[in-house]
Amino acid sequence: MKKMISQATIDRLPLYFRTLRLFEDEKIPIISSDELGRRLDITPEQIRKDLATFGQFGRKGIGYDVHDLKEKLANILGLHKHWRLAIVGVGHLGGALANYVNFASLGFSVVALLDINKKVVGTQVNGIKVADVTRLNEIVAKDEVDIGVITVPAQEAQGVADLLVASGVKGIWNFAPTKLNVPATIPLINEDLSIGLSALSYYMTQE
Amino acid sequence: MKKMISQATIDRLPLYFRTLRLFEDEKIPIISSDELGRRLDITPEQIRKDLATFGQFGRKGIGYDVHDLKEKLANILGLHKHWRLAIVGVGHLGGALANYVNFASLGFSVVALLDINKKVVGTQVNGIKVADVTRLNEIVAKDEVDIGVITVPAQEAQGVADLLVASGVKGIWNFAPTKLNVPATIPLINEDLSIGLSALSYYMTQE
DNA sequence: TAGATTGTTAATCGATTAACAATC
DNA sequence: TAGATTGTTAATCGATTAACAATC
Repeated sequence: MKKMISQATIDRLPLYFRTLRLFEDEKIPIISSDELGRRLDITPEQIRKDLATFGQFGRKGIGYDVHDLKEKLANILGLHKHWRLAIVGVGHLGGALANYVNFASLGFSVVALLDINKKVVGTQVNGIKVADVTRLNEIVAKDEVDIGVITVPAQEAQGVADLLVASGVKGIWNFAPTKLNVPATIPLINEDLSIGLSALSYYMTQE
Repeated sequence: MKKMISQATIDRLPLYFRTLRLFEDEKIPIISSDELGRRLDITPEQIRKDLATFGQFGRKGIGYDVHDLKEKLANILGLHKHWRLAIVGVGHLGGALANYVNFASLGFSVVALLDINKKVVGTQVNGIKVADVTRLNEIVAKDEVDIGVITVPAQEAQGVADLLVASGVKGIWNFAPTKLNVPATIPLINEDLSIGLSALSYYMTQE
């Protein structure tokens, strides 16, 4: 990471990207920050500021070329690379992610599934055979896994994270509701569903 | 919503709550903001500030009573209520959420499943029969549904959101990767998995 | 040209961090 | 008492919003 760019900005880029895709589908060649902002409920100033972090992508008095900006954002986000995922923990959530189609359109594909449960190991999910978690190292190397997805219970998550780091994955996507310690060199994104649900409960409780 | 409390604070409360539960399991009666912070990688000042938003829960020179603070947080977050969920869209993700055990321990239970697909309607998932989405109103009333969970494709999400609002749910938990418009009186939490995954891709791309 | 819209600088707002008095 | 730790005020930092010159 060279420049320090805010998490908030990074999290908005995928929204811009997604919306530009839709504009492209609608054969709209040019959009302004104003139109884009209206679609996403984000101020045009915010959008211009976010984009300005990475360069000058628009034309004054005109707006942004939809296709061009979309491609630029894809490059910034690394969505042109073909990321390979291994899911550790093939329970309901892990299984659902193995089948999740939205990832493919962003350049991600699930190439390996691992579990500790002997009853699950050997079964097929979405055409992929579930391997024993002890084979993680071997599989990460052989299948050129980039990203480890953690969908095991909280108590086992740190152990799995350690295994993933040792195996050489480049990033970790964690669904276990627990704080993980991984080296600062390995990007880690936490997808803690209980936070959102608790927040919802909070807002429903206040009146 | 009376006082305006930052989203960041609200999102940290579930972390405190969860960690206090673990401390309670470990039979630890008292903790300091320092210990809690070390466990979560959050500064003790931040924790004290967050808690101070809601009252005075600690004892100077001593720390916080684990059980007491846990209960106070549960009350603030509304986790003592028994929230009833209806999941609209019983695909892989919806099905996984229907089976997700972590919710139960937070006071949430899935009471209804709905889908538009005739092949899915009538099947059982985790002991719940999938109903046709046209019966939404009836089911929300009969089963006293509080929260509508949206796990349908993006293009259908706004329509489902409108149906849910009309049916009288008190909150919406949206997994569809799209911006939803709902009345400001209905809390809406977006759980957009593609944002986290794209952010991970971004960080893995920067070196 | 007049109108539209970007990119960027300056102003504001809000959240985090630091400091410390109160007190157990 | 001395040491520990909270609750709260003040200082800092960072993100958003406003303003506007540049320019298509």
